[in-house]
Amino acid sequence: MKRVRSRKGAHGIVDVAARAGVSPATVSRFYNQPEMVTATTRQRIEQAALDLGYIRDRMAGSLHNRFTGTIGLVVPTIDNAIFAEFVQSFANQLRGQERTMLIASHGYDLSLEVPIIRSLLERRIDGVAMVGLDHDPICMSMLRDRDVPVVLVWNYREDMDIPCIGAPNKLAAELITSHMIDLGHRDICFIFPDTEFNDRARDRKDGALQTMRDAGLYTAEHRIWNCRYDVSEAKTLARSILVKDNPPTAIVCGNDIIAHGVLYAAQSLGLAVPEDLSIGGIGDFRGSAEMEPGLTTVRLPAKRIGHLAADMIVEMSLSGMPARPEHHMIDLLLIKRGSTRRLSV
Amino acid sequence: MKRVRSRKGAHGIVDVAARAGVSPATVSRFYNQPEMVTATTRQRIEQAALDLGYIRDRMAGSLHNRFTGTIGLVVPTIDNAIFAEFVQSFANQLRGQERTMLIASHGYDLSLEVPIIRSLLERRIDGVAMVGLDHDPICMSMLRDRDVPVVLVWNYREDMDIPCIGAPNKLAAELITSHMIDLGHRDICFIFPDTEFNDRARDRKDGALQTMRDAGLYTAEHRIWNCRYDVSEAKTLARSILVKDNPPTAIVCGNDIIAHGVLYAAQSLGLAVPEDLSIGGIGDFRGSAEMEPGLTTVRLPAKRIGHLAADMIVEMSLSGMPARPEHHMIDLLLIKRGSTRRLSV
DNA sequence: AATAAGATTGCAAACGTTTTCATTGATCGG
DNA sequence: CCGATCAATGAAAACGTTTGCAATCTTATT
Repeated sequence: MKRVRSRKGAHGIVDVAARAGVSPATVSRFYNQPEMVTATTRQRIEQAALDLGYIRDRMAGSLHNRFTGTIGLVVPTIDNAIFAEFVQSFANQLRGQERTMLIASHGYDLSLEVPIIRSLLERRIDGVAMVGLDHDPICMSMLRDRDVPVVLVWNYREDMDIPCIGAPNKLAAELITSHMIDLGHRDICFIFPDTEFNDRARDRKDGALQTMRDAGLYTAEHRIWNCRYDVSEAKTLARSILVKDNPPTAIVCGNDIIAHGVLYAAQSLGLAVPEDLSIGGIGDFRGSAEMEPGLTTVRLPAKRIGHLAADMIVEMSLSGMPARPEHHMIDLLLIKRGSTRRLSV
Repeated sequence: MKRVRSRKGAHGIVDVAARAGVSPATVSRFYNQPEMVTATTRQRIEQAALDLGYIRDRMAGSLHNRFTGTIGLVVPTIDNAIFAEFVQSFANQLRGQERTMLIASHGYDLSLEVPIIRSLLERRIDGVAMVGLDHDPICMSMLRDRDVPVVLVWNYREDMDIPCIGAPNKLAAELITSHMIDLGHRDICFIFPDTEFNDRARDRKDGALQTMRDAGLYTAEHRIWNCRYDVSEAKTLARSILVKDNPPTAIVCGNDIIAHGVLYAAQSLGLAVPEDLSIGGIGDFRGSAEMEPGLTTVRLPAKRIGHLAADMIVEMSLSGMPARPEHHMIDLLLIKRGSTRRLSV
């Protein structure tokens, strides 16, 4: 295979050094420890770099010092409101620290995580943030072997041996479920994403059903449904639930996307929300506040998670993986809006 | 600054070579041109790599052959439904070709494009896809100087000197606008994003207003509004428009996000859609089909754009920037749903 | 069986930085 | 004014891979 791409006008550090009349070492220092070089030489180098349109090769540099300035991010999906805010704030925060983000998604197919992590590792990431607590042990050992810092986001568990930043998803489900119970609802339907490869959904589902049991309420099998992160699928499913005899008086959804679908389903059937049906979500995504009626949901501060995660992973890339992981528990907030109301007797 | 990260158990190509009893060169070929090495050595190398948990360093390799296997993607925002499907399909398609995606967003602040491109260039991307046709000339010349292939996505213009893949946004606005006119609407309101740094929005706005003029219709100043990509802002704005005397009978929105906000605004005011107000969007985002009523909009096949763009940029990274750019015009489709209807006289 | 042609492999020189160590030049106290 | 100290710079050896070229080993041909 012939090499096609030429380097054309691309100059290297030695060209800059020559033009500035200094050694390459000094130019390197100019970029990495500017305070080590005199103001006057600094100026000369700056000018030379400008003249030549020099752009440093961080990858060549990483060869020596092991830092690429690139952070990996593994999310289940980017095609969906769920992680959008998080990804954006993570990326913004990284940009402020001269880092960029190598992002990959697996669409909830955890078997893809191994090749994904491998591919990130091949690119010599300085660290990686991953959504969720459960991951293939092979991934984790590949990362550990190479001393690549990891932070887990979105979910929270006290006793993790890896730093995690997120909210206890179980609690999120408890909040919305007990809100429904407080409003007098007894016949509550639950629609959650598949829990097999999704610890967030699992924790939420557990939390919801646990809350029901704790309140002495029985949840029938036919009141528990699976549904992907998809408005359309949720709408279809909810319609099928709502047209049956004895529909539930409330539906608790594993996330706002599903809740949106449920709301549309109710509207399409001519049901009034919240008069005929209360709907609760989890997440407080874009749009949940603005819909009519507004969606009652549990806010999971995605921006804050992204922000904190970026800071922490950068910090760890510099100082190494801490012996004792430092977690961040993010507060959850029940947001009451128009989609829920006291059950009229 | 002390070096903190160790390499620990990370082996290199020479370790693998030693263990397999071959030269490093052969191991390198094993990865890059497997057909050049005998089946038996291939096997030995594979085993050795496995035993050692070897992960190649693509960045070190790129130093020599100029390929990092990393493609840049610059989008205005990822925090929003607009580009979500596109980004996802772009990433998926890249993964299928052993590439990963370095993504960056500027939040419609085009002055950020220069540092962004610079930062991507520092990481030695093999190519870059950028949303929109208009870009800072400095960006473009940095890319050209380094022979980094570029494709422009989302918008389409015949006479670009850089390959572009997208749909003529002017046409998109024409489609939805003339649909409204066909339905008998005369008093149409337009809500578009700010057009200063956004060629897509500009083309759409131009197309919409042009269509009005072509139909011999006058569009008053107070029927044209600016609005960010934000459901909340759109809802607030639409409410203020709709509570005035003589509200328009139809609203054409620059994108579906705004249209969602408008629909919610109408619902919150007790207006019936489409009886009292017709609403049209552009984009056919997630959820537009499911809302009640479904949103009449123009489908812009985001997935297809992402798919094609990924293929094209990989292709160009191998064969170089073509002398004569090859464009892809993506077909637009007017999707009629419940949010529009014939104006009742 | 000898030789040519072709297929595999190895050697060693890049690739563009960073960093250690040594050197130079400057500053300062006595 | 001298040596000591310190700050700024330079020389050169890495970093982990790829690849042109040469050497070796097969296989096919006569």
